[in-house]
Amino acid sequence: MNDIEKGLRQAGYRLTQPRQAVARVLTESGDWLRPETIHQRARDFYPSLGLVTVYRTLSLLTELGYVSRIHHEDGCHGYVRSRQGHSHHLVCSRCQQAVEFPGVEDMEELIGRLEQRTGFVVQDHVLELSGLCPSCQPS
Amino acid sequence: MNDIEKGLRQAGYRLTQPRQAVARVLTESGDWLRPETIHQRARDFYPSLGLVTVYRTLSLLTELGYVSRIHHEDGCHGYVRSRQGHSHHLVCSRCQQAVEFPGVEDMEELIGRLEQRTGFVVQDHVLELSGLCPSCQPS
DNA sequence: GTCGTTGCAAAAAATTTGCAGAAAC
DNA sequence: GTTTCTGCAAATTTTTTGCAACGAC
Repeated sequence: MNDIEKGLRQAGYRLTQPRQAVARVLTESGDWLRPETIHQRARDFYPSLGLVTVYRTLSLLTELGYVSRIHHEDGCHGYVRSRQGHSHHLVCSRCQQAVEFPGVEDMEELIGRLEQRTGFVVQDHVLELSGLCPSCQPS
Repeated sequence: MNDIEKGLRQAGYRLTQPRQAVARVLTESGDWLRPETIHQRARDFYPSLGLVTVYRTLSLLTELGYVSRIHHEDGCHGYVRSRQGHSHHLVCSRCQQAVEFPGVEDMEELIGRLEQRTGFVVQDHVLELSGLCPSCQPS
């Protein structure tokens, strides 16, 4: 039983085949994926899977912290397996490969300064880099 | 003639009333706005404005760098006037107020380290903080 | 057996496209 | 007068909802 499956049980959710199929696709892919793609791939493991269930499972897994949404400058409809709770991603703009990385060391300091200056209380942040992965670079 | 209007002319685009109406709404608001809201407000300045034109104008202004897309953890369909070219935003999760701020000082260093470690060439990034603005805090 | 979960069909949102008429320049 | 731009209607695409049947426990 993998991380996601354990997590679902612990949180009191049922460990169903559709959920396992979606979790498996996300776990096995190093790329960020759109709901539609996840649906297509997960049908290899559970052919009668409906797209609606993919959406429901994605929002559940996102809520539980096993999956992150990917926010590209153009297009924010991707999901990727994330393993470090709150984390950030470096994604390839050509091939969808996604690499996870921990926070910027000085983020805390930046947040403190901003809170002081603006009076906001900062609760969350999104940091995402994009570029070209080694295999997609011109040469 | 404001910044956006000048910029449109310089880039060779026509300065039409629909575009001026959209630009004005964005310039006058400190909040991030959804296309639909922009449409409603801009009709005060140009009543026959169509929603389609709002979408077209937003993508034009985004391309020219006068507007940024807002990427919330839940919902990334907002736009806000941005004045510093590539910039970042701190947004209130309750009232939509948005404050612009410059990059993290150590972003360059972080990017350098990541490039070295992963072999990626980083081209772009999205950084967005969210929290509660002074008026939306419980007290 | 119970109750959470699923798939379907259908609805609702969000965004894009084709095109004739309007308006910048 | 030309050429770009606009609004409309319609098409697409993306996501959500209602509900009876199903399956995990």
